Amino acid sequence: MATIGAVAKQAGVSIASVSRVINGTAARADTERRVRAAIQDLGYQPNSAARALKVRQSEQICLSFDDLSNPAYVLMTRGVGQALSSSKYRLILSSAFSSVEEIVKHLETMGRGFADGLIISPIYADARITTLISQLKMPVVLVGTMPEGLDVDNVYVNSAAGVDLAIDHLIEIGRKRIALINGPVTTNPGRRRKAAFEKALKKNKLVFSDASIIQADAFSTQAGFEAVTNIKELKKFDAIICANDQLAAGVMKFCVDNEIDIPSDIALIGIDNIELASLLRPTLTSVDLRAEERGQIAANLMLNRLANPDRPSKQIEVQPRLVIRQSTVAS
Amino acid sequence: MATIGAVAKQAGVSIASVSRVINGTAARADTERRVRAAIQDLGYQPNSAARALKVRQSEQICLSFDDLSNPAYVLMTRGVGQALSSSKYRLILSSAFSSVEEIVKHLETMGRGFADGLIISPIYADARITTLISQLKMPVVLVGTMPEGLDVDNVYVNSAAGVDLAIDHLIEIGRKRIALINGPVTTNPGRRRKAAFEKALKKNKLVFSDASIIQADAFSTQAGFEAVTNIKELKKFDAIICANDQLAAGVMKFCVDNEIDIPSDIALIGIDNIELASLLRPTLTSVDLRAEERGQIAANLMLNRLANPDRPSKQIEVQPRLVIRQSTVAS
DNA sequence: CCATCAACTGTAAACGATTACAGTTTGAGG
DNA sequence: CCTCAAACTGTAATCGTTTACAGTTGATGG
Repeated sequence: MATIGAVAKQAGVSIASVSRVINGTAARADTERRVRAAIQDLGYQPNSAARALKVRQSEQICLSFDDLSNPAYVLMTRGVGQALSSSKYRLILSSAFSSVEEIVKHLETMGRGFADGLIISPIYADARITTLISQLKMPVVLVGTMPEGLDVDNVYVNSAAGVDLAIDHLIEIGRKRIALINGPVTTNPGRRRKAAFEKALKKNKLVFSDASIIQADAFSTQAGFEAVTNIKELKKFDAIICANDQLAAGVMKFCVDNEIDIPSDIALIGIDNIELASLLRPTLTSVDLRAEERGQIAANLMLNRLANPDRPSKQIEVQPRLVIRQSTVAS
Repeated sequence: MATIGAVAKQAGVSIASVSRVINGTAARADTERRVRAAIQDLGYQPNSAARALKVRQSEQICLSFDDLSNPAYVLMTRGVGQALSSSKYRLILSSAFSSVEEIVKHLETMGRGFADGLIISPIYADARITTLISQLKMPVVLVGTMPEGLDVDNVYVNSAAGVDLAIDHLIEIGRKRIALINGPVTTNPGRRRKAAFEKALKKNKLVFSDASIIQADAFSTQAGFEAVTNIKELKKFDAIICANDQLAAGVMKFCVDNEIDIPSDIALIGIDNIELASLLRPTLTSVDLRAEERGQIAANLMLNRLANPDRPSKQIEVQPRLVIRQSTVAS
């Protein structure tokens, strides 16, 4: 591989001049021409490692989350990727973690300087993760609810408002016996949704019992299907909110299999509004949590912070949106 | 940030000794203990850029493809991520390209040495891309059909066999008037599927006319829906194969809207077997192209090549699998 | 034609690691 | 207690850039 030295020799100038041409510092027209010609000739490309070492920047941003099989995170990744594609930064993906251990392991590794910033969306609520994040010497953008005691750039969706939207809609169509099929409460979204659900029921003076919340053990279709094995239990409710669309898809499958009609027997609402929602039969009413937009905002917060390291941290709230479809209002 | 020098000083040894402890070369027990203590003390982490510069390895692998919104590629990414997670390599994602220009731009950038290898799945058939890949000085694993004149590690699915599986199945259930809803023929999968479809029809002595292939302008649900606007045209067929599951979902939506029954009026088969296939109503028969597995294989080919740079290139063929569901055989 | 100053260029010192090579220590065996 | 080899350690060069600083060039105006 050609080095800057080879280019300098070929162009008959010093290394410094080549560097200056590349980085756009002033140079005489003649010098510039010769350097550019030499670069062309040799197919020279500056070595990123050498540059990174010298300027203390990797031009890489790391995106870290739990589960790439969750379409909501894919949307987020797209948003981030898009916002980054017009910048000089490359995107490092750190995903498919199966455990808190692995996240911790990965966070510990961030000190090596291979990334200039970290965008992270921690779904597990674990003190170690919070601590590690707070000790990081680099810009961090957190996507999701900010844990206690952290002060970093943050974009989050007002998920309580999302649950409110869903419940208001259900009340409007005359439903009163509402259940939540929740994901694991070891996760942040799980906790948040549970809390928001309880609060919303109380606010609207609807019955709430322990039975109103059914715990699934993952945020997957399979988990949704398995969460509602008991038909009799299920029929006590006239509406179900699911913690995400995939859970809802599982529930819907169960209902179809058992001839429970949606929406006349039970109205069903999902959360995330991934593409799947519009493809199910009946189509699924869903609370859009704007994952792609959050990804974009997160990336832009990061770019902005990188350009402006000393500004105070920003928290941006994104508003959810209810998309009404056939699973609550038959067409 | 602490450097290796600071550690050396704190431990009272030379820089070289610290380096050796870190990299597992022999050291006296006493030295090792002191160095480790100093590392702990200072929270030292080796700087990746410096290391990369010296050893000429970035410990990063770049995964490049077109469209992260396509679940099949997400599956592939998972496969790659999983295979890489137990290695020392980080994953760089280069996706969401909107155009050949951008891919070219990105490939040209690979000479900077920020990645030790490139796993690429080019869906656009473009000579510039092939040329650039062949000029790359680094290991490349190509996922998908290998273009003429390239000799790199390769994993591909026998997609003709996939189309055969689909057509054999349709013949078995008595269908004879079969159409293909294809994605853009500017893409490799588009071309391949078209060719395989024509060949399979001929082999089975089924009628084939220009009308048998309907071109959608993308591989999306929307495109599928829009590709089949003409009901009368559609009813000429008793079976449809779609170039991927999302197209099939769009077609299914159109059929439901227009009261065309699946499978009795028209049998429908998708390709990819993404999760969506099992969630549609009716559930979708689909040819599983093993995207996740291909991703894993690609990553392992890469790791193997990195460990063993001089071995001859390998081509691995993955066999598709037909998953029969309600869209061809009512339950 | 010279002085002056702006504009450009080159020299050389970093950045933080790895590693060849030579020098030192250690311990076993006589 | 000495010898010798094996095992360890330190010195210093190197990877490919960027950039401060000093030196050079060229243009301009008097």
